[in-house]
Amino acid sequence: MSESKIKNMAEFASVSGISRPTISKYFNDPSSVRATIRTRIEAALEEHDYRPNIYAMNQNRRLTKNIGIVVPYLSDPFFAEIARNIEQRCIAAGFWPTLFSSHGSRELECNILDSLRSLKPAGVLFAPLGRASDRSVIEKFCKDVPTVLFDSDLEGIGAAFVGSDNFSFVAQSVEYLVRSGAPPCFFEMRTPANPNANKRRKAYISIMERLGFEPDVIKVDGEGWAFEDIGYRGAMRVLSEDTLASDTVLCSNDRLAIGFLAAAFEKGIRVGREPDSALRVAAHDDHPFSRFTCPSLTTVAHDYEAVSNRSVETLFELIEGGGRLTSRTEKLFEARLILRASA
Amino acid sequence: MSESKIKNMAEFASVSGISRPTISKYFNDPSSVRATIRTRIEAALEEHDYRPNIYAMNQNRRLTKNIGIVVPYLSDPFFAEIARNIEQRCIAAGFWPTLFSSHGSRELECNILDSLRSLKPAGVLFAPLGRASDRSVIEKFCKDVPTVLFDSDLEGIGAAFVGSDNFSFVAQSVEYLVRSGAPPCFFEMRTPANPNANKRRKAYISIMERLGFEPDVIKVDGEGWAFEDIGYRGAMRVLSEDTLASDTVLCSNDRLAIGFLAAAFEKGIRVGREPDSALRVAAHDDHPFSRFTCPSLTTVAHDYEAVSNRSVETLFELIEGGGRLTSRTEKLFEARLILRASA
DNA sequence: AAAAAATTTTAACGCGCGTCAATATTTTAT
DNA sequence: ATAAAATATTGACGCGCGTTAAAATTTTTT
Repeated sequence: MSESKIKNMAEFASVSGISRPTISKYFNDPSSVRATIRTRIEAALEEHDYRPNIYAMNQNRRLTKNIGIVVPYLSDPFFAEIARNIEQRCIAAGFWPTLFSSHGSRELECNILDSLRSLKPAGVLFAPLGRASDRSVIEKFCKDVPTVLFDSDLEGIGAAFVGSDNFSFVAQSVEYLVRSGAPPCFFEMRTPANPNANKRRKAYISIMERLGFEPDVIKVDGEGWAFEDIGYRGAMRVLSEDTLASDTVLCSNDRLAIGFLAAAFEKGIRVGREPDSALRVAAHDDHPFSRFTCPSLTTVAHDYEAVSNRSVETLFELIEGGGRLTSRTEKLFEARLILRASA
Repeated sequence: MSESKIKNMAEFASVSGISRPTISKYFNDPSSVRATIRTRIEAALEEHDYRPNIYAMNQNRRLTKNIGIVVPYLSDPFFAEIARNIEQRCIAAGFWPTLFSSHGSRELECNILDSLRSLKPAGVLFAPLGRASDRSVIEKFCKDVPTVLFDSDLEGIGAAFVGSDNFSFVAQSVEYLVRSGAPPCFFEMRTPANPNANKRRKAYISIMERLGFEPDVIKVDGEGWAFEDIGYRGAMRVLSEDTLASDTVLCSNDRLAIGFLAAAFEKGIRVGREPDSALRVAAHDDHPFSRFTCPSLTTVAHDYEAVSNRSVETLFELIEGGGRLTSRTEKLFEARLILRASA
């Protein structure tokens, strides 16, 4: 590699013997120049280690190659995993993804959208906070920036939604619990942050009724995103007061169940599907840690791959369509039951 | 707010009645203009909703207001938490942080540094992969970009290092275990990804010797960042073969311990500090989930706050010092014993 | 081999803002 | 009130690249 540092495109054009507009064209889309030219450019690139100034590049372009990824809570490994997946697909497609976390805060979520605007992204993949989101701010944002919502839906907002079918989660868990033992009660937060929680509760009630059982929803107090702690405290209370009407507990999500299991353990209550167990516990999400709970958690898994894959594909279609799709689509993926030891 | 969209600084200057260079100065540092001017600008800003084009801003500036944050593995909530902390401090100081995760991959880590270069960041906060890192690439990067390493040190690289004192972790755990029961064996990965693991092993050995006990290091197989699984498998083997020489196990980190505890539970081995327990288990890091293991995990906590705080402060000093500090500093924070139920 | 089509080159402008020098104005000190 | 210091304005250039129109070249078709 040559030692002389090349400081701009004109200089690189002259050392490579190709005109600047063609070089510019190449960097926008390498396949848009003739093969012979392309190989010459790439040879020169090997030699001279030049890279365009991204700020100058993006200044005039109406649309950048940036993609914003926004998740509500990155300290939750579930979102970290899905973000990783999405990120890599974007990179593979030649985009420049940037990851943001709202950290559970409405204000931060708004700030992020604000920053995102200045980034002039080609598109945004956005998992909103849910109940805490500022609908009007997000609605406005989605009008200006091509946005695909994922994980949790805000009805009517964004060009498309991709997520998991909450009904399918609950159908599988409830049906399994019923046929392998007894109908479950449903353990959840009183005021869940996420709209999926509401859909799961409704699904629980309707499935129980369809099967001819009385739904039994247990709501525990707690705000924010410290779900394990909320589950733990709620379970400690319920288990201390011995108010559980059922020996089968279906938690709205795995993180609550992690707390629930910790409480049960502390109380010396055996959880599992063996005959000598006092309680069965199941949940939804297949959180990365739910393999390592004690006992390991029976749960229902998202199709991570499918959700992230489809989200990204939908965004790409949206981008290629100039920011518009014919109509707002909602794609829900089926969930998959994961049998482990807890139920 | 006025409806007319302002499209550049000149236009905003004219509607606000202030000259463009002064507006420019304001955006670079609001405190650099006179108070009267500042309030007039801010009033106009309320009215007209103008924001400078960040690409044009950064194009000519030698140094941007960007700060890169690089962590080795974002799906580990430990890093997610510390990243969140650092991120917010940077924002508070008027910088624009961007978060990257190497996802445990050497190649990705190199790519990130590459991307970071084009961002022309004012500084970078970098937690390297460790053993898997490409030292020469990182060394080169740190020569060009003001960088503070945190969490895991690469000796001699970067302007400074901020982390936790591994010796202090192990001193506290070993001394506690000894005085409350028996000297522990040390449970770790055979080829740990992270240099902290090596320091912890060495600390364990030296502390045990100082106390007059025979060190006993148990190395389990496994590569990568799936520590819980590695701990689980390793523990299953050790517990099945019944080769533990000690009834007290000190895991190198909490994530291994999470796997270890899952294995012990599955084996029906009681863990805890009660007399009827067969095993005591402790570890290091105070991982966000270690409160919810069964039993809850006795561990030694990082001073999160101090580490992230000092990392950021050091980077700011570095930036203000024009990218150079008088000498490479290494700051290690003491750890804090957290007594829970497992030991 | 000539004509038609596709691509590249040349030349030049614009983008939005940083920055600078000279000048004008405001603030602070005397 | 006046002088000195600090700050703002005017006017202008440059940054690196996107983009365009017209001319030149290469490739493909016939």
